[in-house]
Amino acid sequence: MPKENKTRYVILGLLNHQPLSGYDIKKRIEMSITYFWDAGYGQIYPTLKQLLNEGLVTVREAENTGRTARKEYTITESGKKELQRWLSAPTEPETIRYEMLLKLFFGSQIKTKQHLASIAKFRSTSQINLQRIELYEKNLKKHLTESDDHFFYLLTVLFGKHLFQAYIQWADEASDLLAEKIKSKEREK
Amino acid sequence: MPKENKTRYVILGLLNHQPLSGYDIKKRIEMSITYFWDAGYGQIYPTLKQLLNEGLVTVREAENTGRTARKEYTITESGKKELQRWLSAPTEPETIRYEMLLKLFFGSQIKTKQHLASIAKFRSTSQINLQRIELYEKNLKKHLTESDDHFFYLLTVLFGKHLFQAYIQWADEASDLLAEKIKSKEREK
DNA sequence: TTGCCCATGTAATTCGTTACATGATTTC
DNA sequence: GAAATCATGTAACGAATTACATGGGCAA
Repeated sequence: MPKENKTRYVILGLLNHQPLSGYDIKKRIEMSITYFWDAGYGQIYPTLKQLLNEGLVTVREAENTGRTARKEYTITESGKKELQRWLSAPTEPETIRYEMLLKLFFGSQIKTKQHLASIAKFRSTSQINLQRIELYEKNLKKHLTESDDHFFYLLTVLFGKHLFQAYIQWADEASDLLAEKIKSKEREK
Repeated sequence: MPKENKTRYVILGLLNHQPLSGYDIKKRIEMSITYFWDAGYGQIYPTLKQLLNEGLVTVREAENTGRTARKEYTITESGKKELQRWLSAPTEPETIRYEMLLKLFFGSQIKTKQHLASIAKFRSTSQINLQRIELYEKNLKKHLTESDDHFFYLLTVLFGKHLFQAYIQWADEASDLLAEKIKSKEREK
């Protein structure tokens, strides 16, 4: 996955809104964009360091609470420019990998009931995600007029909604086909 | 992306069907599973070497044509076992990354028309993918009774169909919302 | 006093991409 | 004679995960 580090833009994008610490950034990601992007500390802290070296952000020690030293990062002008550049650049078509589909593709090697179980699991996690997304949607629609940010957030939430709905529809269709298959095999006996 | 090399299972899965060369494997991937998995030569050849070292596959020189030395790989018994093990192991929920959504999320920074253009592009590639998928579906349904493999292939194709349909639906919805937004801004003037 | 949350980081490892390198054969 | 296809690989690099390491404050 070389080519262009995208996590840096997640960080720049978040900092563009307000100064944050590495820890905050992680929390923000978990809160709002985790279903289409994520990043661990092992990536956030080194990336912040790198952004610092490039002059795209600045740090200051902030000891709001009596806790451990807290470093707050602020985006610079050239950081804003870099963010802008990325936002305006064309996005390549995404290549997506689904391990589950891979297993299905080679699926004739294992028991049909195993597939049914794993599809059921897939459906149930999709359902949970969908419910969470729909909650986001409801809340966002209330605050839609407050700022443009909410509007764009809503667009990504709608994407998630369509995506998880599609997952669930597929899971139902695939389950039906597999169940039919089992039945027709039993009839053969 | 460490943890567990999944490309090895793609290779094992393909070899489980018939012996192939590295070049063949690439072609097979491009033909059938490219929309949910891909791999370049830079990964296929080293992985084959690794599988060989682990005794999961064997090679033989095959000079069917008068061309360059062609190496044909065959899966071994322990290779089959390893494939089986992976197939039966539970699949973790996939984390998927969409750069496009990231850009939308931070989207208030750039012109709305730019977003409209990139969504239109997204829609059009999705449309092309969907058409290709529907062609696969049609062909597969003709040969469905021939072997179990076709049935499982169909399940993955149906997934792709639902996925790309969802992409298109979202693109339409998002475009409408953006267009409305532009209009309401113009009214403000 | 146990455990959770706040808070920062490093090191090892490995997956995956890109570019490079080579060369024969077939097709137009 | 040029271009496409068949065919195999390596090297460099970078992104991302995982595990490890440390430590204070607060609440039950």
